[in-house]
Amino acid sequence: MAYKTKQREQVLDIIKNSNSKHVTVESILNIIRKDNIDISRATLYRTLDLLVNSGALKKIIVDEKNPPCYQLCELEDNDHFHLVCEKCGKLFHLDCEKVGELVEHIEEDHGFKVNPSRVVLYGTCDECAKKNK
Amino acid sequence: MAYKTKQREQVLDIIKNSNSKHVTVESILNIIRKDNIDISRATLYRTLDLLVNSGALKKIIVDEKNPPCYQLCELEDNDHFHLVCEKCGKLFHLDCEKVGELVEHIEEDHGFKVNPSRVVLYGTCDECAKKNK
DNA sequence: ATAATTGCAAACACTTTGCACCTGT
DNA sequence: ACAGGTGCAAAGTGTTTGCAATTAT
Repeated sequence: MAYKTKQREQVLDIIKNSNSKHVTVESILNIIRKDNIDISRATLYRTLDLLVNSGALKKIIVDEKNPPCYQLCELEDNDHFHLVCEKCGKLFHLDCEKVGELVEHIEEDHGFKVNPSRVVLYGTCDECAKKNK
Repeated sequence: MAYKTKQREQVLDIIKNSNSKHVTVESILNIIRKDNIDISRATLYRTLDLLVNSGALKKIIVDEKNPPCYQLCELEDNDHFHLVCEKCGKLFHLDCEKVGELVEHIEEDHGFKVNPSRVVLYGTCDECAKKNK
């Protein structure tokens, strides 16, 4: 039901080839224009949504003044959350059985089915915490 | 240099008297209209900025689809977290000690200090889950 | 054949701003 | 008197949407 299109492949390629932590809609559009790729703004937005919902991409909301960034997450087991450092922007994987337990608990006792692949916990990583004192 | 005005007092009052966890620009405007208070949208935005910058208020960015919530800083209500339904976009709040436990565990055992006010768990709410089958 | 995807431009939601008028000090 | 605040309507920003044309299956 989901077709494989030139545009979708190219968007993923662009993100994969960018080693920046701050891939934004604008930065992708810049590459699109520079390389004469044929993808409209609307398609880009739609594709990013798709990738985020499929768990291939993480949408990182830095703060509401700055547009969101997108980061690749190699898709794998679903039972892990991501951590993003608010200071340095780095993305970490949290492999922890407690995540699964919490997800289960919330589903059973609070009637809400958490989708771990979309969850991003923001905070401060070790390194940045050390730096700042 | 900052004048004390009727409008600023009233905005603070409204927020103080609201026991909701999700005070938003819209919810404040509703009260303003209901009580026939004389504050314009522009002033409300300006006042909220002021209160946030002065440290009286905390702006909570749940996600970019939902407008931000405002919380009095003195309340220190760090013990509730947010759930956002991916289907309907609705925002729920979750009072659950297990989330706090996870946050603590992540700090102690994974060396990452989660910012509790930014914990947002995405998934599917009860209502949407029922609808889709 | 037909279901999904695309580009375009228009619509959107939320927020900010310029300016003339008003208010607090 | 004058720095600061207000309301209005207009502009801004980033994103979404309706629709006819196009493309993947």
